[in-house]
Order: sequence, then structure tokens, then C-alpha cells
Amino acid sequence: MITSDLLRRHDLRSTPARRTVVDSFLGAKSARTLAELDEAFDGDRITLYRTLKSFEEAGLIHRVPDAAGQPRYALCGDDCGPKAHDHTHAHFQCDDCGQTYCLPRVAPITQVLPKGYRVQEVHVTYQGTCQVCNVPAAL
Amino acid sequence: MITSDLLRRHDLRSTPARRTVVDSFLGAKSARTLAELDEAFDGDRITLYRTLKSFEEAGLIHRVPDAAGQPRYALCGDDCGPKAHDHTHAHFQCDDCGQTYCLPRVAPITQVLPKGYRVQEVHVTYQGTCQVCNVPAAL
DNA sequence: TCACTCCTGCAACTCAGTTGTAAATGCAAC
DNA sequence: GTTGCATTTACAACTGAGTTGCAGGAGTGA
Repeated sequence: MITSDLLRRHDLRSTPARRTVVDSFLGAKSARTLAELDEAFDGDRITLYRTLKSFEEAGLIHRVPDAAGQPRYALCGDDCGPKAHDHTHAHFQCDDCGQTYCLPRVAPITQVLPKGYRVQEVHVTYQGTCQVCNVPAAL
Repeated sequence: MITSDLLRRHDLRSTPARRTVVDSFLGAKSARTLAELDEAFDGDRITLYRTLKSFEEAGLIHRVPDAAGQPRYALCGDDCGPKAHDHTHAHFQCDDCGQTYCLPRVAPITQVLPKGYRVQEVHVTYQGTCQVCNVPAAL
């Protein structure tokens, strides 16, 4: 079973609650808010918080900064684990459907910085209309 | 008086509470968290919330998205007002001192986006070491 | 099957932020 | 300088997000 494997690969026990959360991520192509995850999760609110924390520590998911400051969560790539995270990709937030998508990696754009600044990470978030909502109604 | 003028230019009444908040912004070159503002503010917590909300609506300050999702506030440029905001500049968050600075405008980097996405705004946040903390100890 | 470790759910709590309201204050008109 | 009105401030009370402690239950390896 894919879900259980995914959990075990990150040294996480396979429990019903955790499988529900992972399935919720696998079933959605965009980053999930806590409210969205809570809706698909019939267990305790505290369990969800702890589950997400465990997932984050294990490198299974990562937190996506929302334009409004609201936290969102998305599945990590295969390269991520408890010791190394690679989240230099950009995020796209759609004003129409409200979804947040992970985009391919951004090219470094550090040259615009004034002298003296040393950059470790770059977070880029686009706001606009996504592929799905941008399709003309005629189609 | 500069502080009062700044308030009146944005159609805001000049009150002691507001002058304190504006002075706190003028005295700091980096974006302020609510906690930092609250420390410099001896009035009511609720007054601070409402003051910041008024300032934001009047285009005097803008909200800066922190890497951790914590809201920060910074003074707007002269171009900003209640009707138009121009916040296409980037922000730099220092891992050493924890400060967040507004940087010059970023060049558009929309070409990395897959087809079908229409971009309205780009939020760029750098994380690393700022000018001040990056100075070698020998200096 | 058993024992141990980790997970889950419950209760209780803290803290950030909001709403309603009455009193105080700023500011413009006279 | 005084007055009146609109706005601002402070207080009380509330809501909701997130955390902590703990006991019981479930997963996993021997």
C-alpha cells in the first residue's frame, strides 16, 4: 500500500489517522490549509496538529507561507527527509480558487540585493490566476 | 512636527497613541512585529490593533509576510495611499538578528512559470544574514 | 503472544485577535 | 475661547487557534 510505504519510508508508524492525512495530501494537487485537512479528518483536532508536526519533522510535508499569513501544508519531494529539506521552489496562490500550488524551482535572483547581504534561502510566492481558473469559459 | 504631518497627510487624526506608533516605525529601519510595537506602546493592546488597522487602510503602513508566518509591519513609501499601494519590493529576513528589511523593487521573474498561469503580484522574501550582522568582527 | 514504545483523545489551558460600548479626545465651525 | 460632533481610546467579554499533560489504546518487533 502506497500510503503506508510513504509513512514507513519516513520512519513514521502507519496508523489510521496518519493514513487519512497522507491520503488527503495525495488526493489534492495543491497545498492544504489546516481547515481543509481538518474537514477530511474525523479524529481529534489535537491529533491533527501533532500528526502534521511529526510529518514536518520527518520531512514528509513542508509548510507553505500563504500570502495572508495563514499556514498551508504540502507534500515534500522525494529528496526530503528528517535531515535535509529542499524547498527552494516557488509557490503560486490563485486569487480565484484560493488554492496554493508548488512550482518548479526558481532561478537564483540574488543579484538585485544591495552589497553586504548574504542569502541562504529565497521564498517566492506568486499571486494571480492559476492554470485551471485561467481557462476561457468557451473550452 | 513630522509625525503629525505624516498622519494628517493620510487623513488620520494626530493622537498620542498614533504618534507613539509612528515614532516607533520611524525609529526602526526594519519591519516591526506586533510584540515589538506593543513593547514601545503603553496604551491598550486593542488600541494598537485598531491603530495598525487604520494605518494599513490609510496606506501609511503595509504588512510584511514573515518566513514563519508571523505578521510584521513597515512604513509604506511616499507613493502609497488609501487608494493605491505599491509593494512589489522584496523583503530580507536576517537569521542572526531576526529583523526584516524592505529591499528595492525586484525585477519580474515570471518567465519560470508553467504556461497558463497569470501573475498579478510577486512576493519575494530572502533569508540569510543582513548587512549589519554580516560585518566581520574585526571591523 | 507479549512487552514496549509511540499515538490518540480528552480536559484544561494560554494567547492572539475581535466585538460592543461608554468615556475621552481631536478638530473644525462659530 | 467655546461648543458640538465624529473619531479614538480603554475596558470587559468573547472566540478560535494552538499547546501541554496525562491516561488509555494501538502498532511493531522480538
